[in-house]
Amino acid sequence: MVVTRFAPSPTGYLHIGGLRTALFSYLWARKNNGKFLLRIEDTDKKRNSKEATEAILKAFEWLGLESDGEIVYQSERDAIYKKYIDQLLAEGKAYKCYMTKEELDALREEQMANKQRAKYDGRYRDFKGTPPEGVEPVIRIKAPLSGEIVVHDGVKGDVVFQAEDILDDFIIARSDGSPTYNFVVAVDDALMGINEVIRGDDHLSNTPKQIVVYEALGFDIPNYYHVPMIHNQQGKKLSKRDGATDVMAYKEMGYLPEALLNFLVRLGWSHGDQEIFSMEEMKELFDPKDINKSASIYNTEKLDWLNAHYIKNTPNDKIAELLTDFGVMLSSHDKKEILLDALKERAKTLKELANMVQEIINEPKEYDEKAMKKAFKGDAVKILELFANRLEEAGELHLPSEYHHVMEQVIDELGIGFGKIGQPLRVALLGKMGGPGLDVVMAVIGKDEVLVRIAKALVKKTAMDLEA
RNA sequence: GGCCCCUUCGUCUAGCGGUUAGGAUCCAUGGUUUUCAUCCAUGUUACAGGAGUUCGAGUCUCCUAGGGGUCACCA
Repeated sequence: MVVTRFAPSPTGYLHIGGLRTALFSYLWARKNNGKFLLRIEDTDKKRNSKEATEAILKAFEWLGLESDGEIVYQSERDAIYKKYIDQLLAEGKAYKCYMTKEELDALREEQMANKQRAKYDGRYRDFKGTPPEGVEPVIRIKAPLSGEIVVHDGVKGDVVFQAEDILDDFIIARSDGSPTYNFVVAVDDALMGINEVIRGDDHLSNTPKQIVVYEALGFDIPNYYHVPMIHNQQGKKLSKRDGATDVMAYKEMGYLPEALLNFLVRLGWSHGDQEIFSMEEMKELFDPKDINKSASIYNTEKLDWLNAHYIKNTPNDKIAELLTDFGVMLSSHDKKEILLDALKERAKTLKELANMVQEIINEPKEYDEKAMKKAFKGDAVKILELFANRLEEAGELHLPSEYHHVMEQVIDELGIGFGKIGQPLRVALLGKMGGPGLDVVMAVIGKDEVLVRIAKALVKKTAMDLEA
């Protein structure tokens, strides 16, 4: 069975890069009817917070990424780590090192001065004497100091490291007894049964260390897939300072989960020329062998396009429900269907859509001057007055087609083109040029409101003429 | 600096030795529309450079350049 995981450290919100690796891991588990586990790496008490953990969980919930089984918290697993550290100590695969931090720093400085690689010198590796007084030791693992370590990576291929270049007896437990990252990751992944590790390629150079731990403990090494970074516009690793990397910020900006997920799945992964993927398709088609090797630059142009696509294809009831987050209450509006059918084709985000709804439902706060001047040339006033009359005579009107009919009536009567009535009417109703079909607008706001808005616009027109 | 990874249109990418180097987005133009948007059509733009291997190289090898990542008692 395929078991994958996402293992964030809760130092802040869930960001785009983390979400993408989480998505990849999730999809791969689902495709194989496996498990997708969540582990919170909260061993650094100074930097972690409960709020951050909750923020990550909330983002997962918004996006519909469900993890399997209990969430594992590293902070609750000290006893487990201690057991394995003691085991390594007992087997002579790890040892206590009494070098102080100061001594270590001094060694490092000396090595740097000699242009050597900073590397622990192994002075306590085979230490048999009496340990110095008053020094709490760290625990170091005996790492191979020569030979090759090969990471078999499903994305990058076999990556060969020379032990002497990159390894030393690295610390697996600090002087206060707490275990370090590369140790706990390996232990937890092994104990949780994770056999497919999909993570950012910034971890590629940690992998040999984790393999050392696996081997010391006799665990099976998982398959690795190191996915390339997402870069910012400057070409550097995307970080929290880059802005708009908080996943939940996309919810507030009016993006749909489907769009964000579709956008992210295509960043660094592809399936031929296909651009649109439903969640079902992603689960069916995702395969880490199709992950590309090179980093991609974060650019949301395509996200807008995808979001517009998904808005168009979301049922109106659902859209109406989502719009409540943006201050628009449409659920009981009797012309909801007509309005949303017309508007959802034109919005890139729910936020934009909400604004468009407001601009129709509420009468214009102001009239665009240029539009007024342009639209009210010639006989516009007379045309509008006639239209208002015909509208009043028309009796009950409901459908856009019925309003359209009245407009046609006026056109025929006066022998004019559609534009002659359309332009001034548009400005009268909406205060500007642009926007959805006027028949739709009128059907949504109703006849009385149409007449009110025409009257107001005519007053405004008169006022403008007086000023001029 | 050591080690590791990467390099196809501005951006996301297809390509897996033989293609007029494809798609998407963006941008531009045209059509549709009373307007704007949608939609449709058309167009501009790419194999980092250099050597090899081969009848033939974006695809394989090497070198160079550029970019990135990583080197903690952080994760």
